[in-house]
Amino acid sequence: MNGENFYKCLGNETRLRCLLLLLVREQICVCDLADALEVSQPMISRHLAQLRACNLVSDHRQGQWVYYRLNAGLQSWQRSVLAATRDGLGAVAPCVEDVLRLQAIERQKQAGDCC
Amino acid sequence: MNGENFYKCLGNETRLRCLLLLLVREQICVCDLADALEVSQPMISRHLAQLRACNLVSDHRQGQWVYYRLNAGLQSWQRSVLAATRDGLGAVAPCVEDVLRLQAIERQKQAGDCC
DNA sequence: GGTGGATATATGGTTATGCGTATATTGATA
DNA sequence: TATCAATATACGCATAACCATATATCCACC
Repeated sequence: MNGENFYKCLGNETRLRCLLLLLVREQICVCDLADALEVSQPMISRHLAQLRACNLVSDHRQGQWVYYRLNAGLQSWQRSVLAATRDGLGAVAPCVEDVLRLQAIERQKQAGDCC
Repeated sequence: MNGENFYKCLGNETRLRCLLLLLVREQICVCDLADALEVSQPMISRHLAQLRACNLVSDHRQGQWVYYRLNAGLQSWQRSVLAATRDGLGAVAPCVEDVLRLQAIERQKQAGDCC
């Protein structure tokens, strides 16, 4: 993985927000990502495919859901870049809203489970 | 400056190599950058213009040469990203070659001065 | 095996990016 | 002011990126 492709991945708002969310949560399923970022299902899927092709994320199926997480094999300098980005952008829109929506989605799911 | 545009700038090999060279040298003039990266003058100029438009670099004229340097007002997280990139990529091609060519160019200039 | 929810991919059109070539601009100097 | 070296920009083209829509796949469950 060269730097150019790595940064091409980060150079799109949807993908960047996606990665920043994955810094906050161990793993997130596709539908939650789509809802949290407020983008369509095909759109998030396509961007996730690109992140996967560049080895930035890995996926695994669990029932009918596919969960994505940051690739465990990320190079350390790449992790540093993501961490620095979170430090710089994590506290501003739209990242804050993304996390809030994700939390709301998770709460909603938990509530659904017990009824 | 949002993250997306920042990373769009880094997502091009010429611009990325340019920035990494500017981490090594305080300032570099356009012709030295073009020679060190082995790209044409219009090409380096266009990419420098983009980096300038995104406030990643600043320029100042000195005689007939225009020198570029990293923008002193870069946000700290952006500097961290560049430093991490240098740590990760600085020791591999084409970055090593870029620095070697730059050093050769500088030597050549010095030699020219004294004759 | 059929159905439905979750996810992935294919298709087509629009916009953005990148590049080579030609040309313009700028400042130093004769 | 004519000229030259350094730099910037304009233009045309090829390709890549992005998106919306439609469709396919995959799996759980009946």
